[in-house]
Amino acid sequence: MKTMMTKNASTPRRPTDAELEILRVLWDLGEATVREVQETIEKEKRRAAGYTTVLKLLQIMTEKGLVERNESERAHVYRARLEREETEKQLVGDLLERAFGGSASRLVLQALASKTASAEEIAEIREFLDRVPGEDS
Amino acid sequence: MKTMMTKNASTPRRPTDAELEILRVLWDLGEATVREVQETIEKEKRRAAGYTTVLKLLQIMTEKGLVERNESERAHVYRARLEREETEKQLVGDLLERAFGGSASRLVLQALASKTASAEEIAEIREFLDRVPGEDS
DNA sequence: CTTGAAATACGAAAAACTTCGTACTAACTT
DNA sequence: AAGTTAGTACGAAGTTTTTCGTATTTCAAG
Repeated sequence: MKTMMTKNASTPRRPTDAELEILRVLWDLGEATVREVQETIEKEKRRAAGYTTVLKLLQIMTEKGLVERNESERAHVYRARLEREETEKQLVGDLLERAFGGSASRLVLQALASKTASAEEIAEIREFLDRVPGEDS
Repeated sequence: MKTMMTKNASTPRRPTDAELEILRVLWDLGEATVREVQETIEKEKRRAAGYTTVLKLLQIMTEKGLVERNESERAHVYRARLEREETEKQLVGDLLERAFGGSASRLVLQALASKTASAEEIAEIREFLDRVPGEDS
């Protein structure tokens, strides 16, 4: 019998757009039912999202291990299984490789250019830079 | 007769993974034939890419206007029509919205965390920060 | 001219992602 | 108990993206 490899086990593919949208909501709310997720997305209206569509996505995401659910109540309650930070780091790292050939500074510069950062944001970044190890020195 | 909207004209969807891979190569090489693109990708081996697959992608990308081609030689020569910088900015902006809720600083911090930036890179970023307008002040 | 190597063109299958309708189920309400 | 409402399950269709096979074309030797 051949060992069956679940999609899951091998490479943890990066979450798809729809999945990320849902993860964002879950990270914000902490935990939520399908309806809460769906209504939140509607409200923020960056994307249409029918109820059963969100439901189905959450079911798929459960299988993939992206979220976990508590079935003790009638309306299941979902919660992200991935840390927000972890996922963000993964996404940035991925983009870094795919588009920037690994040059973090180029990515950072584009990030700052793509949206005028507020003064506070810039201050935050400066602070962080001072704290950063910096490889060799 | 209904006005037919080409996919193209409306929203310039972000390039797909495969398209980005090809664009990267073209940005690096300046211009290249199908074979050159294909061999380069093979060599860097981040992805399998059969010859006709690359060819087809380049044909599609030509239709979409992502690349242009010079047919004066037997082996057509392709060149990216998008500026690297422009595309990078778009990709970062997109990620910023989709994953970071628009917070540039969070994205930058993750970028710096996801890969230890070199001292030079950090210096570069500092310099840039000093030069940045900074919204209100 | 014929042949062979190296291209392009293109249809279409395969895979990945998204959306939704319909069936079913559990829990209230009257 | 029957009806109504709010859920979940899940198949399947719709889309987009990726991959590849096969047909055709072009060019340069022989």
